Amino acid sequence: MAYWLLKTEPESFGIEHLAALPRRTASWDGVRNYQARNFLRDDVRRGDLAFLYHSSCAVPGIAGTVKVVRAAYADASAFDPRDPHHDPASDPAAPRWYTIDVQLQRRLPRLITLEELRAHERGKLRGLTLLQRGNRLSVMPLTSDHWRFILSLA
DNA sequence: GCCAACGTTGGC
DNA sequence: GCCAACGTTGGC
Repeated sequence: MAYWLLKTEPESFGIEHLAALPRRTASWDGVRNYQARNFLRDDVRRGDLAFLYHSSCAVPGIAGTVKVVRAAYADASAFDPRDPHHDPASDPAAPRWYTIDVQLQRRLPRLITLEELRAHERGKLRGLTLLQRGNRLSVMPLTSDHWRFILSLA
């Protein structure tokens, strides 16, 4: 099993939104970055676990964990001209973008803030992609050691 | 294939 | 709102 971190902006779609959905499950669509797409399409497996990270907000941090309940399939939002993530270059016969389904597994008892993660940047969380300079990836892998350590902070 | 210009991300 | 960092685009 692999571990991931998924970024989302809580003002548009955060853990509260996910928790309110039927079966607490959502399609993780709208990813429009090739490196993130490659992770989704090629490496994320059903059964993998991921942190749900809140970005672009007052206090960025990890809010909970989700389980991958469906592996990659074509991201239909790219085909919809009215969708903000519409991409006319994505052909339904050869989709450019992919999505996965995730189910909320656990809301952490408190937000593990970016500031707190940074406190371990040179220690237990050395090498964590999220903390690397200029990192903008919205889907990134993390090691099982990092996964367990971050959970131990909660 | 180079690289300047531009758009986006995301912490602060 | 600012701005550093990064990815993408497109002229050449």
